[in-house]
Amino acid sequence: MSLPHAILTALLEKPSSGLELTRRFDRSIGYFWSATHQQIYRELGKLEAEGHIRALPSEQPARGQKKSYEVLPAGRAELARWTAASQDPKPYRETLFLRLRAAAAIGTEGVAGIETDLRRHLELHRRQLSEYEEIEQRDFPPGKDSPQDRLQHLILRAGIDLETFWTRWLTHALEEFAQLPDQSR
Amino acid sequence: MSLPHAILTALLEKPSSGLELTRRFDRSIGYFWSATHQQIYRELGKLEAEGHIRALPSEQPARGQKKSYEVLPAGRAELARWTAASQDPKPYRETLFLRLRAAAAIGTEGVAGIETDLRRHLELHRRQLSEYEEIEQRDFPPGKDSPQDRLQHLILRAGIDLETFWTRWLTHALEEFAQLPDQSR
DNA sequence: ACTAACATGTAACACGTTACATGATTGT
DNA sequence: ACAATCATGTAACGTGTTACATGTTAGT
Repeated sequence: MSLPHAILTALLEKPSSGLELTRRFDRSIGYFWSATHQQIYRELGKLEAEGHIRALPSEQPARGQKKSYEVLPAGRAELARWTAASQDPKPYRETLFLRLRAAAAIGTEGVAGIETDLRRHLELHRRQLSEYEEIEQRDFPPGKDSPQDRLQHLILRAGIDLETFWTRWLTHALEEFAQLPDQSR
Repeated sequence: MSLPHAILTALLEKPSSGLELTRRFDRSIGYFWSATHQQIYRELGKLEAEGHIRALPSEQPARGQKKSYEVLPAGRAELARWTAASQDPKPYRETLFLRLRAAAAIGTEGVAGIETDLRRHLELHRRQLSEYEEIEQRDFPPGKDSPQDRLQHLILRAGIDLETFWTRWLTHALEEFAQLPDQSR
């Protein structure tokens, strides 16, 4: 039950239409919570029905017409409740590790195919890492340290550290692959 | 579409019944791909219908009777195909980061509630980290380095590095919280 | 008039979660 | 006989994914 709260957070930061939300979920919010426009429209309907948000009155509601939403007090209260509630970490699911284990179980033929994709993932994570580092330089110069800035920076640091982990681990994995006997590749 | 391949991998390593699989998904495989017994039984039914696995003939099929499965050649081929296929990283979803951003958007009241849960998560990740480190000492002494061992060790290293990231980042986050002005807590 | 981009949606399906149901085996 | 545990399943629901449908606005 996190998507509605992600949307409430986004709308609290700035009232938006469905498509504007979709764009924001492709950028900043999407770095740690992704969502497609189909999910967003479905959830906007639910949140409005529950009285957590409302459409800004100015615009007429019709297909193809932009419709912006804002958070109501009930929505803000629900978000505060959810944020403070104790939650267990979600069970972890990572396809790459699974594929490595499958490769080990299959043996020779299994190991051969996966190396190319490891290189591709390494490249993707390197790009994500430099994107985060650019954001850090641009948006968090030394001295910007209101409580809001500190929290946002904390989240960005997590992204940077995670991408650093991936680039290091994938590099290490490829080195290990290079050392495997030839009949396993 | 990863759960069927996780089950194929587990059965390839060792033919098992549904409950045995459930137990294994609570331990080693579950460290990077979790699944409940309901998911496993549903998927075993599908895999059998597709001809990827079969029940070991010895035992009679009845409710409450143990039923073990083994991988058929078609299943092994499908697993090899899937392992070698190029796959994009899954969109990332991390509740903790979302909650921090929500706290920042809400302001004072939002920040107050989350600190306790950060401490709890830090404790959980510390425990997971020492569990992984024990496994490394027990199962991967120096000198054990067949291709299979190397791949398994690689996966374990990823787990150790990820838990190390979490303990470091959560510790840093709590230090930042301690520096926030009092009215934000 | 046509096309592309914008904007909002529907439908069908796959996957994951939670609660519950049922029979078999073992210990007391 | 009873309870606990083992073992396999069903049902309902929520969330995420993919494909498609429909109207609007702006440019040529």
